[in-house]
Amino acid sequence: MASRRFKSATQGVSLRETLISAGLEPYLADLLDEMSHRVLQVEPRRPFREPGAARDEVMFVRSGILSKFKSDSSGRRQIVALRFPGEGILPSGGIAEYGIQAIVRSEVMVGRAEDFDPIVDAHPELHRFFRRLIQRNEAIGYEWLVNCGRRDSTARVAHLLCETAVRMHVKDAHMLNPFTQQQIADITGQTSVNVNRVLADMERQGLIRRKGREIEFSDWTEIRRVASFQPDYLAI
Amino acid sequence: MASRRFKSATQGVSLRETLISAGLEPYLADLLDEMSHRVLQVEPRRPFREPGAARDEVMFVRSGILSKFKSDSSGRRQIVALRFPGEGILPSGGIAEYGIQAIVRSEVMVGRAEDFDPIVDAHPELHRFFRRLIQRNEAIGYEWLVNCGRRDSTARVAHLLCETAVRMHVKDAHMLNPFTQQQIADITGQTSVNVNRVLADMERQGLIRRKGREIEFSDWTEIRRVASFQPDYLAI
DNA sequence: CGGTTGTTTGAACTGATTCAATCTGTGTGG
DNA sequence: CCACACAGATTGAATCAGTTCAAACAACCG
Repeated sequence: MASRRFKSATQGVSLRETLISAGLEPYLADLLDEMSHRVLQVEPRRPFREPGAARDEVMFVRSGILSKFKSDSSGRRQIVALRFPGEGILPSGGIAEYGIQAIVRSEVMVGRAEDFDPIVDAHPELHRFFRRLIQRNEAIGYEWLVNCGRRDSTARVAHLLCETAVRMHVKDAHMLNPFTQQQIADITGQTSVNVNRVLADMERQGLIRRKGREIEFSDWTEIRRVASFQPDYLAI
Repeated sequence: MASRRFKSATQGVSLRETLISAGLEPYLADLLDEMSHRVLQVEPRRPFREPGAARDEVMFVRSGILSKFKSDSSGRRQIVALRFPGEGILPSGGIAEYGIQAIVRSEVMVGRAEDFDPIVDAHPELHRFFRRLIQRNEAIGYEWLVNCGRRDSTARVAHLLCETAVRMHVKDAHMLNPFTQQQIADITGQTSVNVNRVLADMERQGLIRRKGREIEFSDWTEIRRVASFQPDYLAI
């Protein structure tokens, strides 16, 4: 059931569990879990962290989805990365060029870099763990570049939907699409008008069925082909 | 003089020096420098590492430029990252989705992950150093996404030229452009035909002057404005 | 000299944008 | 329960940026 993923009221999910499910050894997850932090509720599409703000925080998504975004000079917004539950945003030293907003209402655990760094420094395993996470994000970024640079608008939207389904661990071809059409446009480098047309086309072609925000992948093999979606890059 | 950067015959540049100039403490650079490795001459636009090959190597660029690339299903190539002298490609465990090719004739130092990892593990400072490098690459990737997703073709090419000038430490507004128009197209997600027109336009507008591969930035302030190029993201 | 690689140009075409209007669903307060 | 506001989705028509295809030209190199 995809809807389970949107019970952002599931207060029960601890940082410990989300990290373990991301592949971290339990004893190391404990270390981070015991780090002092607070849990914030983040409302979608409201300012959360603006571009240019100091980025001396560690964040982990407990539920919901966070986005990193940048804007070009004329204010057109581009979403450059997403963070699903269990994923995080590490401190980068200095200021961050990107802003952060929630895609849907999200629960985010926020700690301070000065608490986080010493813990990681003391455990090479943690360093390796986070390096792997960062490299996965890097791989996703590369795939997004191929998306924006080389695929047509249908493939771009299809690819995003496929990637999202995998990252949300959708099992039964039914997904509650978390994005507005404007957000899909901001991720795939298009206009919301065109995204609307693309989605309508995809439905007409029998790739998906829509009921409100609910999306059913009617033909997973075919949509993967259209999107040229090879999920290996997510498996790192 | 930009041309100095293309004397790939400058055998004298050691890994040690390139790492120190990238900000690493000398004693740590020594550790990596002493690691067993070989130096390869890589010819431009020939297969070097294919997508899907095991990525159990560390590479550092001594001279020249390396590119990481992916291709979409119909074979259209997208360059997703560049590595200038002093920059490197770290082992990612498992196989890499991207291929590697040189942009120009390059000297690359190649070591084995199994030699590299223990050294880094033994020194948290090295971990932090490489984390910072990776985060810089991440920031560059984000900027490229904005480029491909939100800027028009002139701004995209202008932005790439600005970024390249900064990363090559060009000082006097003269740069030996290292890219073919096809490569610019592969980076900015266009066709070489259009890149050609864009470059001609930029020259007509007085943004640049060209003499063969030599490019002169006639109006650095204006080209930065056109490109909406804010170099902060490179300074991490 | 012939072969190869890269650059330049033209003409026709098309995918996506822009602008503007309308429609739909949801939540809020009277 | 209705009226209203608001955010998001949908549609149409005109326009344009960038692609495609094809051909010519230039530079380099053994």
